[in-house]
Amino acid sequence: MPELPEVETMRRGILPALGSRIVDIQKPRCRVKPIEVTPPPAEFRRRAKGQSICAIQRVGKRVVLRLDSDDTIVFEPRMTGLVLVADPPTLAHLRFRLDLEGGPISQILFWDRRGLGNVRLLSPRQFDQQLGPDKLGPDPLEIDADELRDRFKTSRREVKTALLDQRAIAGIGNLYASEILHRAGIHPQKHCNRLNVEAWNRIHAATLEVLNEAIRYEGSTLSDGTYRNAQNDPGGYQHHHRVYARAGQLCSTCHDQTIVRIVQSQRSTFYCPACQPKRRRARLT
DNA sequence: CCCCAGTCCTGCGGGC
DNA sequence: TGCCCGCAGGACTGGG
Repeated sequence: MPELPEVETMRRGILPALGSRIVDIQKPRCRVKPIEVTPPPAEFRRRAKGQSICAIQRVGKRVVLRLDSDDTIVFEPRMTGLVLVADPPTLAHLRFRLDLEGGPISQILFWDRRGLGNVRLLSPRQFDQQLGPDKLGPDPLEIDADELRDRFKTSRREVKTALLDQRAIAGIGNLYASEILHRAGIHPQKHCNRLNVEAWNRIHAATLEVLNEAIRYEGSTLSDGTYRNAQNDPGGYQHHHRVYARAGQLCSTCHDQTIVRIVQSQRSTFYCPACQPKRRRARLT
């Protein structure tokens, strides 16, 4: 499930396409239901053809290609989407192709097993409407602890659920929310408005540590094997998860308690009851 | 503002 | 061996 580290890895994998020119786009027919591509291929092709890629960015969990025309091409992988320069895992789920010339990469592919993702070509105005600050919060790697706290401190929501709100901050998903709170030593069911400055400082530091470490390992490829980098190679951060999908296993940090799985907002949360106590531990002596 | 349930979609694994 | 069902959780929507 691509979150910030996986999408950032995809972005880095297609950086060699910077400066290349788009010569064509294709929406291959495949046996599964087609994904959303907007606008339809004819208009998409007309507006993209001949354009050079002048920037390759990430906005939350999306990869964004900026074109000379000021239009953008946005890849949104959602659950199972991949942005590839190598051969895709299966041909049946290849959803979109950009043909390039003038650089080392001849094509960028969008592959998506479940097909919940999408590819869009957006005008500057559409970009602001769909990916602007009204829709997406800042990047968690770009803000300081004070801004992080300001964005959540009055919320009565449980902190793990709140971290998934892309309007508050954009890029954290279900996996990294659990990992971040474990690293910060914060119980996932604590309410945001009950956390003090020191707690937010710890969440901020843990966010930087976990996300940057995950980027260094090129993201997490879970047991279903779906996530791949642009070269179709798996990531390595799954070997460093401390809580995610480890229910029943001994906590690798405290070696005292086993990891617990609970459900919040219909999503799995994993935490360690010893490292992430619900109440502040009573002062001893 | 907040929260929940339902929706999209496919492949996989458990149970019978 | 085959079939059904639940599950995974990104983003979005409608209703309370």
